[in-house]
Amino acid sequence: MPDESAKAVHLYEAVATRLAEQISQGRYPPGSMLPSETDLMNTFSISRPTARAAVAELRAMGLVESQRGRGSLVRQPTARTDIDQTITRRGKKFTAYEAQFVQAEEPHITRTHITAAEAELIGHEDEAAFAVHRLLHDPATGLRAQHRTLIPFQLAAQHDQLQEAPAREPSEIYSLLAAAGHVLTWHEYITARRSTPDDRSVLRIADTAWLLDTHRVTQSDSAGPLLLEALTASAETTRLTYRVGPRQMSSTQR
Amino acid sequence: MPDESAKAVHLYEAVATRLAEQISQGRYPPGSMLPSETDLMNTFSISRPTARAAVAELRAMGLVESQRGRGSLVRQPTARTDIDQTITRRGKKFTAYEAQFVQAEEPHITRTHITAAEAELIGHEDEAAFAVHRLLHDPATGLRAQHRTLIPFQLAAQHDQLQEAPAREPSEIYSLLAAAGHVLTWHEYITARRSTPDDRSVLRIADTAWLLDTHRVTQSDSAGPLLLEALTASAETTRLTYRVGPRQMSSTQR
DNA sequence: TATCATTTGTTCGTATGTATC
DNA sequence: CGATACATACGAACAAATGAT
Repeated sequence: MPDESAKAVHLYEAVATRLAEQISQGRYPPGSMLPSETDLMNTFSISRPTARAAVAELRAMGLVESQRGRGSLVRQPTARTDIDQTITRRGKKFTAYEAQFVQAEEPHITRTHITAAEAELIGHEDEAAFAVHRLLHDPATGLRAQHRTLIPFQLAAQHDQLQEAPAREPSEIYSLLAAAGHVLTWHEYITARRSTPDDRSVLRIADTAWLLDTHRVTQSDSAGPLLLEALTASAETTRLTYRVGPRQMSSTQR
Repeated sequence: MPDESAKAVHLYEAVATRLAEQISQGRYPPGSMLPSETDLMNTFSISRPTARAAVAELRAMGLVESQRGRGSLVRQPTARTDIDQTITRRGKKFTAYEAQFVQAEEPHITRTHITAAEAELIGHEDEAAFAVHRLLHDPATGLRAQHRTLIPFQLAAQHDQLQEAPAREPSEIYSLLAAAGHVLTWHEYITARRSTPDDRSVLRIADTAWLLDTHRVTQSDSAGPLLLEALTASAETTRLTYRVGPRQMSSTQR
């Protein structure tokens, strides 16, 4: 059995790259089953642990997913879903990304305190706030995303409508704040991180999955940071899109 | 030995979560060594493969990194470096993110054809283009990033300075295009993906690392998409930041 | 419904290779 | 050179989930 392609130093790597090639060449098309570990033992003349290590490598590469009692399934190449993060204003009405999602459940409101990491973003320290949790769902693609709005009590106290019903969509809060005379801009912070077990159960994603985290701070020209939003979605299936123009700065500004 | 904390169904998971707790509680501080696999075998009364599986779990969680012949090192919590993606304009001069980096090497120019994925972003199909590769380095934090500018021949042909010297910084190209009468806006596309071996050698990151990918399309109000940039950096150590305002739309626009 | 073969998951034991100190 | 420690590899057994008989 010529091994011209698999020039790895380790046996399990050689087997893994060989299988990866065969997958990309269409021998094992997406949706089909990889040979069982017993089959791999025979065809490659390797032991069971080595066959397992090779399949584990394919899992880490995101090429297959294994199911106990069934076998290892060759995955479809992941299609990405766009989340349009552009904030649009038409007259006094704002539009944000929630438009493309349906809410899988009613928003869940809790009273919390701002964490140190959140305080670094929003400026305020050790402050009480409303936290509005939303589970967003795109029925067309199956994408799930978690959204959290953090409304400091101090801000809610200045706006009767927020105080009475904090579980409003962000775009509605923007409109409300603009109507109260604030000139709004936003700061966006984008990171990726390993998922936690909590994330995985809520978003229904695999064990090794990574997440894209977006934090959005609503800023008022006159009053500074007002509001914090956090949006979390699977990194493998999401693409964030922005449409931006240049920020104008006068020559006298530093 | 009471196991009140480790309530996992599998032995190696129980050991892994127990060790993870001890790490977070400071018993194994960052920079110190985890007990050897032989030690773990004795203290937890487990076999070698189980000890290995537990340590592998800690690696997957990003808590330790193993070095052959030495042991498993407890990692420092990763500090993130901000990449400010805001595009600023002052008079006729533009500023982009390159400001915070030094170029580790001279830009590398090649002639290529636009791929299908790139064509989807920039609109043009099967077109020849300059590709300018840059390796960016932030000496303060050690962050490395890969930057690629794709300049279609068609665009370069219309601007003598681009034709003669395509390896200009993006902000310089923006200024050049603005001076030629284009009104510029940008579309940003942000994704995360598993790293390839190539990425890992260029960016000097670990095997399991993920990457943040940013694609930026420079748009002219009159001429459509002009330019494509791609920026790639380690997902674990990077935070992208944007400062954005609302996009104004007239009520008559759809 | 119940049983059985198949397949992956977990765990044990053991041996050898290789990098570090 | 030798001791230590992780990496790889083999063999074996049982558990648990799946799907078909």
